[in-house]
Amino acid sequence: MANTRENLVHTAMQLFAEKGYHSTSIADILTTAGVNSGSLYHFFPGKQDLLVAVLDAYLQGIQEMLLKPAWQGVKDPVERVFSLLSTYRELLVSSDFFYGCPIGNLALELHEPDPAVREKLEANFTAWRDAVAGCIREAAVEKRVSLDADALATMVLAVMEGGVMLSRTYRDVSLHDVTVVELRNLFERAGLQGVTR
Amino acid sequence: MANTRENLVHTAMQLFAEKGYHSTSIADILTTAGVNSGSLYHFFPGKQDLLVAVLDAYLQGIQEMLLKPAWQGVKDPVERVFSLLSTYRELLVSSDFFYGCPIGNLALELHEPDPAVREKLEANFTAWRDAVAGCIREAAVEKRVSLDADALATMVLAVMEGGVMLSRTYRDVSLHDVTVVELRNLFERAGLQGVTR
DNA sequence: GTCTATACCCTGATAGAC
DNA sequence: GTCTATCAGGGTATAGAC
Repeated sequence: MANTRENLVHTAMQLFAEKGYHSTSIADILTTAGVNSGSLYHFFPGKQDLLVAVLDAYLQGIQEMLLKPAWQGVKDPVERVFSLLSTYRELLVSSDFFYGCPIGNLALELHEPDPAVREKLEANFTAWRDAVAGCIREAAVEKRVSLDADALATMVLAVMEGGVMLSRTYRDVSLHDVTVVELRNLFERAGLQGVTR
Repeated sequence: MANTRENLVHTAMQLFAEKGYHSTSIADILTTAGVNSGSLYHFFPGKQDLLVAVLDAYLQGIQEMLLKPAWQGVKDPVERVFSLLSTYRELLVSSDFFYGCPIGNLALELHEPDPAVREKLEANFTAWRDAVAGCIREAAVEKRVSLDADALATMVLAVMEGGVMLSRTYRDVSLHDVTVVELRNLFERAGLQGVTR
């Protein structure tokens, strides 16, 4: 592997998403990445520092890894929001409810995260909310309505996280779908989409 | 302690809520409960069976431990829903964002729960949704509106879980509050409460 | 049902040659 | 930067007397 550090971060990102932070051992990461213990501890003081690097990779990659694919071919700002939600739906279904939101998983697994970790979790949520708020603001201008875009974007994230949690637990995508329908109702009430949609 | 089994379940309930499942060791539980290893393994084959018993205790106690206190002195069915949400708000604030929803925490910490565990998580969510759906149905009759009470109750749970996740991560109750305001908007749109509230 | 002692494994992390 | 070997501690679970 050309870049050992990137290899470790990428491998840990995958394993943390699959099994969670505590259930992923250093040995797991080392064997999966094909890297030796000494190399990992050359780059990272400890496991938690690797976690911070993983959360930073999510943050740096939100545009290319998440938003760009989700918004491919979608121009309407409101539909971009719902296209983002569809990405999580697709992830749930195609993985047979194995994958959910990796950030949300970590946010609830780590009950008292170190400040560095908590700040990276927060930064990821903020980047997501800001992206959605941007869509909402754009739509509000188009539709000539006045609203609190940040508040609605926070609601979108909360609904996504809650809906994914429920669908994963029930192993049934309909719970996610129900929350999206209710969210559409909320967008309609805000004047962001037509009643006939 | 009169009842060792109950003592263990109660202690584990507390510790799982505080630290999560993986971060709570058997030794933690034993010393906190003041019980010896042999006693625990007399009642439970292993740690996971204790978890199932904990989830069952939540399920059995939802009326007395959660709903009854939350609905104390609240008659209006719509306000009962929001009073339930206030309970979680109070928990967040009074614990300085240490406690959230114990069921939601476990649902996301355990990525591939054993069927017995997953079913108990699901049962807890279902009991919660059913309680809220009951309120919504009652309100719908009063207000003479037609709606899908189960769908709206699912939305309420998703919003609560997502809102609690965000407020805990940001250590800021305003994110939870924002989602509750948006939920009120949704209830208003459904004809369940007046526009002036 | 409860007690003590302990087996046995896996954990994160380190040492030091290369 | 990478390698092998290994440590010290904590993890779940068990054994067997009482």
